[in-house]
Amino acid sequence: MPHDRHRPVTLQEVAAAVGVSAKTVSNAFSRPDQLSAALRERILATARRLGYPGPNPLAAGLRRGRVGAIGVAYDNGLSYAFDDPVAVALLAGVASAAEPAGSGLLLVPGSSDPARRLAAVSDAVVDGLVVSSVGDDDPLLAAAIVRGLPLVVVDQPRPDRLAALGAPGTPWVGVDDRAAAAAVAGHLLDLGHRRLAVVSFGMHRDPITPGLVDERAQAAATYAVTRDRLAGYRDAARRAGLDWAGVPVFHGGDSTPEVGEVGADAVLATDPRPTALLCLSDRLAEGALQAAARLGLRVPGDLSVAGFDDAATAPGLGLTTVRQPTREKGRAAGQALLDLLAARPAPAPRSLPAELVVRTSTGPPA
Amino acid sequence: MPHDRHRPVTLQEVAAAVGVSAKTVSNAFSRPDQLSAALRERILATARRLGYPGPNPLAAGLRRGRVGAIGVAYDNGLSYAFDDPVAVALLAGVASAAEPAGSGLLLVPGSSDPARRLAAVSDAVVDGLVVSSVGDDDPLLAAAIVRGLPLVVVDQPRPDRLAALGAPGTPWVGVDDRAAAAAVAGHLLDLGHRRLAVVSFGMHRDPITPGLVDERAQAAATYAVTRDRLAGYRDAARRAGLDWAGVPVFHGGDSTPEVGEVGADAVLATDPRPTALLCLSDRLAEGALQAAARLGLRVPGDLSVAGFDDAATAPGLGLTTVRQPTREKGRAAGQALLDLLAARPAPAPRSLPAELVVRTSTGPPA
DNA sequence: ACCCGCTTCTTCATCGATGAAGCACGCGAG
DNA sequence: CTCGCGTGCTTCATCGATGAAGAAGCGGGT
Repeated sequence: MPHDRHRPVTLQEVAAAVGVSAKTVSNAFSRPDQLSAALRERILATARRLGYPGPNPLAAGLRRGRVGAIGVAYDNGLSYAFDDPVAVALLAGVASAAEPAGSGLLLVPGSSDPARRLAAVSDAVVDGLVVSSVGDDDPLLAAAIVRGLPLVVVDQPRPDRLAALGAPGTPWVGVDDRAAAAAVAGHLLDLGHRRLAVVSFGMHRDPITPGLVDERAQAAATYAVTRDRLAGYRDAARRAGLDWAGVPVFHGGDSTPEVGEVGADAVLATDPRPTALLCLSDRLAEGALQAAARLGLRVPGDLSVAGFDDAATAPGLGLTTVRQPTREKGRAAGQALLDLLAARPAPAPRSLPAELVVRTSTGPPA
Repeated sequence: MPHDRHRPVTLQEVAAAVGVSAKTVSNAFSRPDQLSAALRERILATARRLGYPGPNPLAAGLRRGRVGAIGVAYDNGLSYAFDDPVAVALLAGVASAAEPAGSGLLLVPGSSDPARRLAAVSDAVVDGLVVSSVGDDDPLLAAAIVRGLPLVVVDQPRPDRLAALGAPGTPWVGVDDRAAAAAVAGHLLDLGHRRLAVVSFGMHRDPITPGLVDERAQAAATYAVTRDRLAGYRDAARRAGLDWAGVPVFHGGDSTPEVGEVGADAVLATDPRPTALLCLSDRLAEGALQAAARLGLRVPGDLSVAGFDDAATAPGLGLTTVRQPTREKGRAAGQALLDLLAARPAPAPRSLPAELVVRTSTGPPA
């Protein structure tokens, strides 16, 4: 009797050892009500003795068509996601929906190699997917759509774009970025600022050379979030009678303090110097505050700085910003996916409320 | 030709449509070098036309014996994990190892129902497991062990306990909690403190009534981390000639600021009032600082407070603490697991370095 | 003319379980 | 005595792919 040292014991082998059918062993583990308590005990004892690890979840999943996990794919991959508190909050929200349902959360790995990035989505062993914040033309989303699994999209692309991609009716959760952005910009304009500047994160997935971008480029952003926030700022500016073309808009790569600092430097070097900075995220704003400090500009005396998100760090920085219910967004997305999986009616795309939070980083211009 | 609206197209069907064998279609997707480019194109085109979602990763995983994901099971479940910055840092570390390897990260859901909590481990569709910080007798670990998958343990149980559980040689990553705890305590004693008190998180998985605990109870903790940190404090106290029995040790449930605040209140109510608080985590210390502020005690003038972990919040709080390389711990654990999966030599259990970080929350007693 | 080796595709068995349906038995009701 | 039904277990087919081994065609070396 050759003994493979490492091949795990199978259900069949337990069945043979006990002298019952495989199905009965299966039932002993998965449907205790289907056999007598005595036999079940005998089976479990034998299973223990043989070192049977329990029904292989992979095989069971194949047969059942369910694996008890939902996937989350994030534009920038895991390393970045864990560095950004807002991304973490979103994950926390999804988890808070998945956990009570007994569902695992599979974080889909990213990659700098486009093919591997897509393969990770194609190969994810999950019952459904949450795709968070990808560009309008990102093949990642296409890869998620072809899988034909229940799908929920967070933030971007927008519902109209999802329909165009052949996935109409896909549940979507986000906020009205344009209106929210207009609200912060309006706040600064109301304070009397007339020389605004913007520090933005990426407009496209592909790496770019950071720098100032004109209105045409702004409107061409494939990141709908970027596009809409910029549009919101512009709406407010126009409403206040400002010439948007005169507002310097810097755009860099990721949403990090480093990019924010570089961006602030860039726009503060324009003449006349802006009196207020609109940053597309709190992390960018954090960098902008550092730049201001380094340049010896007092905030808000010499320079007002506003962010976006209301990240956990914002209160500590005294940052004026827009609160998005990030965690709730994740929860809603996770719940929507679970609803789809349970064949419950899928919720319609919905924007969660965002609200202006005024703190100490903004004030009237000097 | 009946048309199941929702059953996905299978590889067999694509094969039939093209007029080739199933294996060839499989190769078209997974091993492009195994067939002519022309045929491959034809197959992919047909697949697209039929709406074939690509090889079912579940079925492929079953056949290959690999699913491309590693699992992480955490003592307290996901919701708690995402609330604790230290737990998030650990996850970030694991992710930073998994991602470059193209491996997904499955977060195993927790549950208040013990059976479901274990089932989540048994049913996790993964190639290997990281079990983080569970009690010495936690059946969760037993469930992980019986699965027979490559396994790595973080923090606790300790390697000797793992051997006793029938899993000797299991890679383990953690820090020398006892020595590290002795270092912080020694720091306070060196400053001249003679009236110490301790605020601890749980000693067992089961919920307890918070309160002061004696030395016997301390040594009986099934959380090795708790046990060893307390032992480390005691080592230092004894070395300084202090009677450990006279040191009030509060222990509550989770590692949260709320518990820390309650704990600080409790030990500060003892007479004579302690001049220094040793907290088993920075989150507990955060609560202790709040309690101190509420009681009108100046830190460190009236009360010194020390934490453990060096969480991201610690610098901002000016908290004296012990730095554990949490992220690196996660990375090492993830890497060890990937090594096991690749049949590379598994690293021996190792303690990563921890070091005392003195900030402004500690000073000489009044 | 023959053998070799490469490319390209096929055949066969198998990964490890579970749903659906079926059979045998015992028991209570009519 | 017989029918009906619930309990307890089995049989059969199937979930959707891939590894190993093999066969056909083809060009090149001798």
